[in-house]
Amino acid sequence: MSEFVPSFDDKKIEKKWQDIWYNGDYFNAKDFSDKEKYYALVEYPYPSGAGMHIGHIRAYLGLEVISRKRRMEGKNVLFPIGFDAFGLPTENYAIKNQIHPRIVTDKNIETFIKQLKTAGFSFDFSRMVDTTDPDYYKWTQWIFLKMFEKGLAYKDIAYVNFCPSCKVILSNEESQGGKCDRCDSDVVQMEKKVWFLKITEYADKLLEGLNDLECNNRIEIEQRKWIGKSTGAYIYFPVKDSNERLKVFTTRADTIYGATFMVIAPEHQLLEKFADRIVNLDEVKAYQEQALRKSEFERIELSKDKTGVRIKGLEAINPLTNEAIPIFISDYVMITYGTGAIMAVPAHDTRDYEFARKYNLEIREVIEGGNIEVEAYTDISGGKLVNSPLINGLQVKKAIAKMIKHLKDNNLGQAAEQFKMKDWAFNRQRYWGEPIPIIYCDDCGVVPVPYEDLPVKLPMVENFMPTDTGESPLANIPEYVNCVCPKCGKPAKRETDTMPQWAGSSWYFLRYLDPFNDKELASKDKLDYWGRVDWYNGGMEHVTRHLIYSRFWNQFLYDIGVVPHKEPYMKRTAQGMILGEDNEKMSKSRGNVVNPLDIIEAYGADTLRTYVLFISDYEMSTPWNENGVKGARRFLDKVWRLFPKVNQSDQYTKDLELIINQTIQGVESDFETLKFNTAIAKMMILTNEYNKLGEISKADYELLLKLLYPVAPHLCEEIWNKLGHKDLLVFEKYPTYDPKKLVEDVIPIVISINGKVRDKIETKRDLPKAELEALAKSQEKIKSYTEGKTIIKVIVVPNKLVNIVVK
RNA sequence: GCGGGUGUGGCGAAAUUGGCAGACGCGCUAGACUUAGGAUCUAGUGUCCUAGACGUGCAGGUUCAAGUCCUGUCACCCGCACCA
Repeated sequence: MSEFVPSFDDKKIEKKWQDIWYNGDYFNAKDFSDKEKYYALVEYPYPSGAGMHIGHIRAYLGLEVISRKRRMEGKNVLFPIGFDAFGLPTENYAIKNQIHPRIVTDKNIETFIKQLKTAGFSFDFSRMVDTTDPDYYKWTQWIFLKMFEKGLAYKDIAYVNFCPSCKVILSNEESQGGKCDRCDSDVVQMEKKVWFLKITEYADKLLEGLNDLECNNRIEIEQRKWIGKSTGAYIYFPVKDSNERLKVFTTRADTIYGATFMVIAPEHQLLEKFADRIVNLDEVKAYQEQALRKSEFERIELSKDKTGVRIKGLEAINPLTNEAIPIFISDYVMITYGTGAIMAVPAHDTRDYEFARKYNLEIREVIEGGNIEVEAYTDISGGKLVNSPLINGLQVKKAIAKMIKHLKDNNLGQAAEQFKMKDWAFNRQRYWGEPIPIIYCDDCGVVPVPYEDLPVKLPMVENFMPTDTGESPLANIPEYVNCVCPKCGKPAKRETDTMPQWAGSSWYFLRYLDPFNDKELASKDKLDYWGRVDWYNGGMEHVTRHLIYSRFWNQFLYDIGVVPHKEPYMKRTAQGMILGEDNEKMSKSRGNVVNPLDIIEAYGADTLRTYVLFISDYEMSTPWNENGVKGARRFLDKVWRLFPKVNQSDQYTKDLELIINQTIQGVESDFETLKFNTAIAKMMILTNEYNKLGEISKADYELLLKLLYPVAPHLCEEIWNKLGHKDLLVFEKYPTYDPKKLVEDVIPIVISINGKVRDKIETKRDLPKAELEALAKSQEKIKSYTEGKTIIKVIVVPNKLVNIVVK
């Protein structure tokens, strides 16, 4: 024991155990093992050149702890990792530095793997996937072709968000706020024929599937809102003096008698159809052009002041009253939602109200209870219908139902649903993405690449600069573009667009089950064995797009019989963000970025892990604090220093039995609910208790090591080994507590007077109420408070407190 | 504007069913021990000079008892945003 040093050598210990772990197959999942399977999934990283940041560490540590614990619990754990490696940053870096993205990607992945191992993550590195590997994206293309085959992938004209700087078409999500997600320049609108995936066809299924996904409130609500289902009705308003009917969507069919005008979106086809009847066509056209020039973002931003033009010469007929009502064109109605036309009910809709006030239109009350002189009355809970012959006196909900039935019976409308979610624009004009496996033939049209010809590989070329026209760089490569039509054998051209980054990540969790299969995306047996992901953790920012996209792909694959489960994930959680010490989001420009490798260099990986888990509630965001790191290291050193105190007993020290069992129980429930901060606090308390004693038993010490192992595995393995064990802690049995040993014989009771704590006593547990009350009253301290006063009431909570109310 | 979340010491944060507010850690203060360290150990540390009182964003309420429940309100963060 003379060599014992009071602080452990993190570098030496961590290197030693990482070598042992990663050269063995300790963390490798075993297909078809008899053990119960457990699939823990974390969102795989984009291997950026900057390497791992502190956010990765926190994101992976949650299920890292769970995975290490599950192995000890005897589960066959699959805890895989891979790389979502297609994407713009790599391509841009490659262009800037004149290195091929393939080389950049390989280098970044290599760095990442090294860094992940430096932190001691127990990933199964034998199953890594790389979305840019042709053996992987072959199956991404295969799924696309299946969707094409089923009519779920189609080409259509769309107004797309175009970033003139990145020269790339962006999704709505990537151009939020009218700015390019990546370079922050202004996005412009551009008309283009692009690929779509018909995710809207799965909208209802994706909503239903949420009932089969365990997650917290915010995760569920964000998905629900993103899908954005609303139920209502289509109503057909005849266009006066024509056979045409103007179709509108409304959730408030009950207010139809209050519809005093119609509004159509600037892009609405009605304008073209009736151009010759429009008296003020020039004025309308001018408005239309002005509106089209604005991006969708600008239209929203300028929304405070509503604008519009009345279409003169054109009127609609209210199908219930037969009265003629004016039609307006205005950009507060979106062509992308509903039918691009609305019936305006200013009395009961704030936007219509605003518009009516500005253009001095009639505001007709049809629901009583509000004050329409002042504002629109939109409350649907109270008021009854008025001025509505068919539904007068009814409550809103009943009125809606009755009205929809009436409309349907008279062929004036029908029940309908609308979703905010739009079809998924599925292409990019970039080099570094999965080629879309489609061929254009002059004779045969749009022809899918035959399955046996997959993968359509990205050509290894030197020039992958973007074109000025928004075309993909692949368009510049004749050897790629020119091909023969698989149907007729005549010369044809390839699609040059590539898939968006979300493609590869929409099914990667399936590939982990069978990463080297060249016959199928994964074998049926393995898909059956591993089943659904038991627990999926990732960032809150991916809860809408990625989570929904991947659920969509899985549901599709289920529908075509490829995967055995509708919903891919059983449970989804999301970690909070680690902010800079200044409480701001970490960013290079703010200069508040913490590099996890610096922390590992200075304090060791175990310390980093312990601190990151201890910093706060796992699901909340928290500022970084370097001083806290020292505390974590101090704790681990304390654990290390217990070593010389250990005797050879294989029984828990009698006096420690209670706290040991409490700690096992507490850590168990804390780990399972992601409360790592309190779990570590409990282990600190236990360590402090050990420290108070002159000696502790081997059993006491080993217990602590097993509990702490998922958090600080290197240190625990090292001590475990020093204690003489040949086997690793990896598969050592996880401790369980003895419920009988949790019962305290003597418990503290609080005695309060009028709710204020005045005394504390210790009694045997489960003392009868009357006895406890008498005991409390007999305390000298308490007597001094009750003397000369009247006791009005005594509340006794067994095993907890006695409260005496006096006057 | 709508939806969700969070407000507790000097700091990060704890607190089953309402039942000792501030566990645990950082920082700080004093002392011990030194072969002076990234030390370690001991004691203390919500506020008010003290007794005693006051303390969980703010204002009310319910209760023997409120960080926790109810009503109102403010601030910050995240998401959505003219969604008919």
